[in-house]
Amino acid sequence: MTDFVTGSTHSADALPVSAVDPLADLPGYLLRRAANSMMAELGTRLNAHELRISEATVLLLINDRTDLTSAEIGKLLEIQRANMVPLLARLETAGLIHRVPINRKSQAIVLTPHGRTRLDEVRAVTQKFEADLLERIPAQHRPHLVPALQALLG
Amino acid sequence: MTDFVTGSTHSADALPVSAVDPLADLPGYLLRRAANSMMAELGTRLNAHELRISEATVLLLINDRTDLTSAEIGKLLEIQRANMVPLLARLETAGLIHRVPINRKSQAIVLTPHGRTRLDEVRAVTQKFEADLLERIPAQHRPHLVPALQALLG
DNA sequence: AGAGAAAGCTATCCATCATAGCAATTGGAT
DNA sequence: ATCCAATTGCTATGATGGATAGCTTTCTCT
Repeated sequence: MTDFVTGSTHSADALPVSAVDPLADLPGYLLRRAANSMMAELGTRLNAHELRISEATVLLLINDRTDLTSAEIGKLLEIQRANMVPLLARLETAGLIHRVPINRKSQAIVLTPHGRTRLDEVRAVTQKFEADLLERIPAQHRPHLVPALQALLG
Repeated sequence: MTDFVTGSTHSADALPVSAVDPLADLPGYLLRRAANSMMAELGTRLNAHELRISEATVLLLINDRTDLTSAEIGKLLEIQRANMVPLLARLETAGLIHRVPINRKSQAIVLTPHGRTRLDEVRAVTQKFEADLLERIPAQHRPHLVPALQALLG
């Protein structure tokens, strides 16, 4: 598994990764490339709905909940508190979320009716995306991807 | 509720993903999270050798080759031509690569002796990293990860 | 009541990635 | 042999994501 024999010096036109790139066997490298590629694709699809991936993710996370604060969302999605600010500001400006005071310190982030409608769009996009993604993986490997990735996050 | 209220920004213990996060079943989402997590780890390890991931990747790609141009490396690693400039500049300043004219337009990027030495370090780091990564994946899923990721890049 | 933690925010900074444009050179087709 | 399109390497510039430090207000715990 640690033998990358390349030797092939093709005129680099298109990029049949595994064919030319001696790094194409390294799981870490593959992980990055695959994630980049997939996220670019998802980003493009969500762009058609004027949403960034992070924004769509927040909508999906909130869903029906009316108890999530900015800090909690950040913890769940691994987004710094400071970086939640512009993110939520955009969603609020777009009228997708609003803030409901919990006490004088905290506020719950809740979907507006419009936000809920848009969430349905997001759901359609992401479900299609996930389905397309899985479809690209040969059937015998498919059921192993999610558990493997989950193990990496533990 | 909320048991993990650690003040730490992003420590190890963070989140039992699948427990709380309703997104934890989505392959695309997992892919991004896993890649981010892994790349952060690799970045830290390479940092100890004063290299970025992209720089280390370039070293690994060049290896023995003496025919690769900046544009070709960029194509293989999916890095824009424009972004290769500062990357190679750093490697050159660090004395790890040098440029060998091919003609009046193109130049081959070649490792210096020092660059080759550093590449050995990089290889040690990445092999350890890849091994650690694979080890975290349960044995029955392990052999499926690389083929699955490769399929995503096709 | 007081101390410490947490929430929300501002202000920066850094790294990655993308785009446009430019001058020089190359290579292919006529 | 010449001309034109493509390529190379580069500059300059944004957009984005992510990280840190610090501040004020408020909550919570003892």
